[in-house]
Amino acid sequence: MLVPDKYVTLKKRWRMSFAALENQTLTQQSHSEDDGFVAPRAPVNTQKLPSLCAVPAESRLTMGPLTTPKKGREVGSVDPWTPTSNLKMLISAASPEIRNREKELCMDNDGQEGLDPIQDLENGEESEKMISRKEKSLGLLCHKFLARYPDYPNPAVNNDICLDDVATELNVERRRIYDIMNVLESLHMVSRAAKNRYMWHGRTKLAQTLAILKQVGEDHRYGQQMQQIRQRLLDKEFDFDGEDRENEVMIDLESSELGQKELFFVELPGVEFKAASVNSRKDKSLRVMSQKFVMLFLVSNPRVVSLDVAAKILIGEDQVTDQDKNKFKTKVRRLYDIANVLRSLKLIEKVHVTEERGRKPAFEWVGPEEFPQVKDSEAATSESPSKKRSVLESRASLDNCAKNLFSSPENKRSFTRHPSLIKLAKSIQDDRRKINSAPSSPVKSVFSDSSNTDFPNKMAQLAAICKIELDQEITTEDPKPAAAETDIAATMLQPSTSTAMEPPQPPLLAPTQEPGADTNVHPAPHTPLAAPPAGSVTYIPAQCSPLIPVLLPQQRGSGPYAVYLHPSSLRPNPLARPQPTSLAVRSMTFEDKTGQSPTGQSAAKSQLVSRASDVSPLALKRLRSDSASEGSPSKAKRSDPNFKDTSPKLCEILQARLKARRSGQLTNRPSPRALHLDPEFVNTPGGSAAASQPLEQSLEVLLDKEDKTANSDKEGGLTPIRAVPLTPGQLHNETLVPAGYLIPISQQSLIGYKEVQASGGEANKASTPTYNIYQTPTAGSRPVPAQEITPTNFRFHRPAASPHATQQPPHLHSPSPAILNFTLQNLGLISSPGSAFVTPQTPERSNTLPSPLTLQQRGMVFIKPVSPVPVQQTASPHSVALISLQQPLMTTPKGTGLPQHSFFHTPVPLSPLAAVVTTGGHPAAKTVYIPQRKLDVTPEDS
DNA sequence: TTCTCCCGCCATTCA
DNA sequence: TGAATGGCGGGAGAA
Repeated sequence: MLVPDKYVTLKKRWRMSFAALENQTLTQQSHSEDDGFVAPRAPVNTQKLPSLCAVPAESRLTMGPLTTPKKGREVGSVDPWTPTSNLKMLISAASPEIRNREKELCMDNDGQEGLDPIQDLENGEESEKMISRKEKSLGLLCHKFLARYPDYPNPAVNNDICLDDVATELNVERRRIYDIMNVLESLHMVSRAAKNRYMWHGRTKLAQTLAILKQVGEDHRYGQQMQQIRQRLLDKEFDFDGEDRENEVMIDLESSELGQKELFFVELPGVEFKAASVNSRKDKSLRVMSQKFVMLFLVSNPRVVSLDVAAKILIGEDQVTDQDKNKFKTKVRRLYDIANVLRSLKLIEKVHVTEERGRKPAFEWVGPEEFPQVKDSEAATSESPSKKRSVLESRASLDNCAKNLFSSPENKRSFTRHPSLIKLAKSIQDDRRKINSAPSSPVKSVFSDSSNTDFPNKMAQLAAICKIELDQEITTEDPKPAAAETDIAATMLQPSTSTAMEPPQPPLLAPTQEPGADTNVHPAPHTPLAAPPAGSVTYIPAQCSPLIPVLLPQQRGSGPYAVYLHPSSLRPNPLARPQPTSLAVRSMTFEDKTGQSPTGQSAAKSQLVSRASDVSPLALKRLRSDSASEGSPSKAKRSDPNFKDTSPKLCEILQARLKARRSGQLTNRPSPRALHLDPEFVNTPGGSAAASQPLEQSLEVLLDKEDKTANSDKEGGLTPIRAVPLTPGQLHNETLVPAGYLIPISQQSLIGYKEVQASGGEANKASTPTYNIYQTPTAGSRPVPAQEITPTNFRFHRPAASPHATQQPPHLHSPSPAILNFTLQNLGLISSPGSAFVTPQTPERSNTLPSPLTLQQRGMVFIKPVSPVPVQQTASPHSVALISLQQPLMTTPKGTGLPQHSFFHTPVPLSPLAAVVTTGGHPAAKTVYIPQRKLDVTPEDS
């Protein structure tokens, strides 16, 4: 048999050889078929035919030029000969759009050729060639596809889409249609009705979907992740080999973590996949990727996302190995596919981010900046089943369970969670818990069969508690009881992770997004998002560690959505290192290194071994010392119940920072924040996960503040993480926790924490909360979008931050903290409930965040101020300030003084990175690495 | 050379 | 078992 490749090549050759014939026939057919189009073309074709026939001669004549120039029309001359080109011609003839394009292209390319039939022929040929590829592009296909359906279809009308018909009409392979459908599906513009059939929803659900995606993205702290990745990339660029390796490792860890978390698909009630196959199908990857990709835009302030960053985030698991590289390439390919469709939807535009190292392909969000408040809708979910509800599905058992639980009945239509379902889910969870009591099961999810084992009692207790509290809250608070219930159910379902979400507090939502930070987030939109989720509950993947499953209260607006963690995402093994996000890791490592308080490192190492423990020990130490020493806000925060809520990671981080600060090693850790991703945490997560993040952020912020105060110089900010010399080992160890993410805390770690905390009273509290942290951050307590995190945001916020902080804290707290505390207390994890979350988060941020000016001075460079930002910002005065600042910043790469860091992170939200990177005034030491990156975003022309 | 991304093989899942 | 899906990566066009 022929080898595939060979086979293909043979096919091509064959095509080529018979191209002429085909062309002729095709052209004829096309004429007959497409009169309208054909008519115009007909002549051309006819002419072409001759030309084609003649081609040989011509080709011979022109061959040289034709071949060489291939690209342009010239090529067309060449192509004509090829069968494929002819086919293309025909196809193009079939579609007016294509023709137009071709014509345009021809016209543009060569006025010459555009002239007459002959020219047309040439043009056509050229265009064909030119077009050939372009015409076949997914973007164009999607364009054509979209042209077939109204943006807002009449529900009453039959909006079925037959793939076969579409494929036939568009003259494309079904395979291509699948690609398009998958992306559209991810946006809920279509839903699979049955085999070969989809339902067209158009943009009717787009806003909701985007709102939910944004929320989910925030919850998942994609903003932070992006920042981290950017930083890493930067670091790598600058770092020496050894460092690079370390970074890579870091990245890997992070990515893995991210990936784990990432795996999920957000469904809307009405859009759920009906086809079991689809649901069950492991793939969905394209859909999931698409959603994630969109999330990245929605979460980042400068709504620009570079492919590499997106790819890395999407490749959670990847590691730097060669395989990873391959994966990366593959992901990039997919991203192009997705991007093409999104471009056709006019949601994004291609741009280039100019960095020191050159241009990087990126995409800028040009879609709606503001979204309907999902919250309402969510509430509606309770109200109307149809309302959105996002369900995260994990491929693993979780998915199945989820599906079964939620989707099975009506899923497709609406997942509205019925109490019955919730109960069912609860009961199931309980059963599983019992069954799973075995420790083996990794966190995964309640759903996941075995995974739950770790959680057993605690989980159950937590779940129960959460439920109760949630129920109460819901009953009292939420207008959207259903959502709450669903959330609860979800939480229940997921033993480990789920934490009860309190109904989003409207105020929270609005505030959630930090003014500045949220540049991305539009207050209005955000609010909806943030707030909406009254009941939304996010399941945190227990994966991390068997730790504690936490229910994340997601306030974010969009209605409650269930997130199904993929088993994969979840750490199968508790043993496996926690999936600390890279952020956490770095921060940890940095601290260690930098601040590395002596103890820290060693301890960290040891801790490393024990995932959770890793962080915890350090944290504990720090906490101890800190708690004792610091009465500083950080402590207070810690003491804060909220703080408790914050995940142990946060505590750890905070502690580490505190230690670092204290140690004065600020220098060491150039900027803990940077390391910690503080900005990110603060910013990004806040936005999305607001609640959880906020806590962490706040804590971090406090620490940062302290650090700043202490180190005012270095930190100044945000020395880039790089600055801090990290030892690989440390990093790994610290992988601890990604800041906002769910950090599965190993019980051990917890214990350690507890102990530590015990020593350091407050600290302990904080530590225990670690899990809680998750919740808070993501969900929402603070809606603050990741963007917020962005340096810019911080900056901006800071000034205003305090206010926000005030606002936010409540938000954050409001939702889950109490529950968390309660649960924690019950569990014994938390010493006292009293400690409040660090309301200060915002304040912290404010503190931490350098003033915008400072940032500018630092030379932060922002990518183009994206329109969105302004809008978002509009919401809060802060935001406004941010805007103004940002843009300037963006324009100026500035850095005034600092080496800039341009965080080309472009994609990333403004500046969190920048902030970090910007060493502020302290470019000094560590910052050195940071090359200034220009964030120039050049609109792509395409 | 790198960026894009089309193409279609082939594994998986469904009916 | 065949059809439906869609992951995946080679490789070619475009820049």
